[in-house]
Amino acid sequence: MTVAKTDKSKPDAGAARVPDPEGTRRNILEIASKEFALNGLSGARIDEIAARTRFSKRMIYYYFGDKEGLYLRALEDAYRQVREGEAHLDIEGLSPVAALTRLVEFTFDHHHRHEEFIRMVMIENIHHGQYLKQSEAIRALNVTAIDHISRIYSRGVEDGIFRPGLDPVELHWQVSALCFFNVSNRATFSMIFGRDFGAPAQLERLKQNTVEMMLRFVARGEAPAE
Amino acid sequence: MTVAKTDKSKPDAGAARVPDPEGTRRNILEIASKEFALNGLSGARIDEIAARTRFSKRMIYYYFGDKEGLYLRALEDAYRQVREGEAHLDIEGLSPVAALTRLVEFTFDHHHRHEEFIRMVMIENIHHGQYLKQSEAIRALNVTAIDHISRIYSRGVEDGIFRPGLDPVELHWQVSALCFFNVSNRATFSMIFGRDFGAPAQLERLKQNTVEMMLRFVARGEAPAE
DNA sequence: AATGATGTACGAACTAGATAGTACAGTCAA
DNA sequence: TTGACTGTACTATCTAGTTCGTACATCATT
Repeated sequence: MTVAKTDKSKPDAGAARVPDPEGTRRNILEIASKEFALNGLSGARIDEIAARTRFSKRMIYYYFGDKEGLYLRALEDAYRQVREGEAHLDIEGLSPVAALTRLVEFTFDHHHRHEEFIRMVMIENIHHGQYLKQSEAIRALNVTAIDHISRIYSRGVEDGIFRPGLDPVELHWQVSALCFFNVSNRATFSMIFGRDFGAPAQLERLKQNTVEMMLRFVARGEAPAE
Repeated sequence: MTVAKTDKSKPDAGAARVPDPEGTRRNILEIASKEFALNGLSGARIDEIAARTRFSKRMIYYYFGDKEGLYLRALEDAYRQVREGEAHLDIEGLSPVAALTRLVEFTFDHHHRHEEFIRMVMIENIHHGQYLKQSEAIRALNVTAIDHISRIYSRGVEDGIFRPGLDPVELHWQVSALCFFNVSNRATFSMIFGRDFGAPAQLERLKQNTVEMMLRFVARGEAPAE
């Protein structure tokens, strides 16, 4: 009694006649990414993903092998998208302080705009990074991630404005922590403190705090002591 | 034909004869907490939990209703344990700087020691905090979480050592972010940068960085500008 | 003390439905 | 005709939750 079937006498409302493997893959991957980001690896349902695509479940297995293969591709895609976005950051010609400020603000906003990516990373960490470990592609993508902050910091030290002896990877770690947490733990944090940490004014404060934390951390001079 | 019955002539290898509801609950909850922390809500298997307890699956449903009920209790238990641990922090009599230092170091170590808790919070955030929302118990537990940092900061401002105008909840947010991220994202971060962020020496550096970030952030004076 | 009734604590086996994955029969362009 | 691509209709298995039942303690009644 299959009522709502796609009518095969028609060319399926448009361009289904021309084989378009790449488009098929992309469509599946897009839907799958949302499902995985929302429900996790074990929580996502292949049938649900298939239902939301323009294709049948069969296609998922044809192109991605199995559920874990699909997840891995979704994870890779998330990293790739975000890393590509980061390429648009332009800090050449800025002073070290201005550059670091822009880098932190950008990272904060970028993470905020890419909640799906944050959730994928959370999920992957729940799995102890076991899928990331399989992905040569992701590691290759990320080696350049600290280039920006590394260069900014070096220039700041040369200019005598930043203190020497700090580790760019650790600086990146700190920026990441503050920007990531803002998205990843907003739900529980907001509930516990009865305050919406996603409100624009609050976000702006958190962002400025983050900038200031980093600027103060790299600044010359000693931390306060007794 | 029930072969493997508990032999009623013997006291079942110990103390199974005395009914012990509280012990049963505790045993189930302990195992369940580990399973949920390891695999998430949808990833955890009731059968697996049951197999690891000294009891049958029937008991889980007898005491906890359903899978979500069990998860909720595990979540509450995680928060309770961690909050109880925090009560042991003694900072009375210390100067604001020393007190803040100790608070941050303690928080860093405490999070590090309670990975299971961190994972439960990650998982709960994946679920948008929808179970935490149901738990009056957890919210009641957490209202006192910022008392320490709030008092330290006030004293520091009074002493003229910390700058005024900061929000204790935001300070707590920053400490949490840095300490939480260290545990939650260690897997992916370590892989991407090919460096073990769980190594003792590295942890020590991250901890000192975190202390220094907080001390510099609350210190008097301006952040560096152009 | 013996008997029976009741409630708590627990287990074995089962069920209904969900879910990942597949067999097979195509379609369509070159 | 070939081979890449796609849909339909499955299946095997897994999984949350249930049914039915037992063992034992307590308490009231005789």
